[in-house]
Amino acid sequence: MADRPGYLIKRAQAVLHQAMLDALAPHGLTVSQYAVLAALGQDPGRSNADLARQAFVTPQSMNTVLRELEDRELLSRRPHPQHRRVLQAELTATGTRLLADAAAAVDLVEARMLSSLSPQARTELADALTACVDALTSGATTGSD
Amino acid sequence: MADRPGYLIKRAQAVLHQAMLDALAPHGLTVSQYAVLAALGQDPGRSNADLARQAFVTPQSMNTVLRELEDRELLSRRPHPQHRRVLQAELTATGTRLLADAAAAVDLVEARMLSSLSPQARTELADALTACVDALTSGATTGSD
DNA sequence: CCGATTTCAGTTAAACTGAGATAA
DNA sequence: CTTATCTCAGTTGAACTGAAATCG
Repeated sequence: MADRPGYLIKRAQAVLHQAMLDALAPHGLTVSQYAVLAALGQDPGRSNADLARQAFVTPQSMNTVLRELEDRELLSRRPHPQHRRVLQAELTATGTRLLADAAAAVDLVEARMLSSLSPQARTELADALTACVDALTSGATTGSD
Repeated sequence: MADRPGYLIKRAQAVLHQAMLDALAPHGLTVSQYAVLAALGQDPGRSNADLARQAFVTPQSMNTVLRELEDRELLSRRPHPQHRRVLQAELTATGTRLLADAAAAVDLVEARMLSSLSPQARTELADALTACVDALTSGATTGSD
C-alpha cells in the first residue's frame, strides 16, 4: 500500500509543502504567498482573475492572498488604463527583494529533494508527472456525466 | 515555471485528489474516509492512535473520521482485551462491501492516471518519488538549526 | 442587458492546539 | 506518578459558494 503511486504523490506533496513552509517561514511567507510573488516577478501586471486562473483557484481565494501582500506593501495594484475595473499588480521594491531571498530558500529545498536523482531521472520524473496530470484532466468526466 | 518539479508534484496531487473525490462521491466517501477503510481492510484491529501515526495526522483528526464511519456503521470499535483504553476498529459487513466497491472505483482512477506510462516508467516514477520523500525527511533540519 | 472583474459575507473540510478523563 | 489513549472544545488556513457593485 505504501508503494502505490497515489499514496506516493500525496506523501511527496505533503513533505515538500512542509519543507517549503519551513524554508519560507523565516521570510514571513506562506507557500501561496510565495507562489503569487513568484508569478508577479516573472510576469508583472497580472490581474487577480488572471492569477486565479493560473493557480486553479477562485478569484475570491486569490484576492485574499493579494490583499494581504498589498497590505504588507510587497505589491501594489492600479487600474488597467483601458479596463479600469481590472487591477494590475506588480511587485514593490521591497517585494522584489523579499522574492529574491525567498526564491533562494525554495531553490535549496528543491535541490535537496532532487539530490539523489540523476539529470535523466529528473527529466523522467517531470515527464511522468506531466503525463499523469494530462491523463486525469483530458477525460475530465469520470463517465457518470 | 510550469515544469518545475515542485509545481508538478503539487498539481498532480491536486488533480488526483479531485479525481478521487469524484470517484468516491457516489459511494458517499471522502478521500480520508476511504483511506481509513482501506487501512482497516488490510489490517483489522488498529486503534485510533495507530491509524493517526500511519497517516501522519493527530489522533484528534483521525478520531473525527473514525467517529463518522462508526456512526454510519461502516466500522465498529471495541476495547482491546488487555488495554481497555485502546479501541480496536474493524470493518462491519457493510463496511467491507462498501470498501470493495470504492476500491474498484479508486483503482480505475489510478489506472487512468498511469495509462500512458510503461511498466518501467511506473516503477521509475515510484522510485523517484520515494527518493524525493527520503531526501526531504532525512535531514529534517534545513540547516538553520 | 450581458460579461468579466473585484470584493463582501458566510461556509466548508480538514487539519491543528489545549485540556481533561481513563487505563496500564 | 508517568505515559499512552481517547475525546471534548475551540481555532486555524485555505479553500469554497452566493451575492453585489463596477466597468466596457
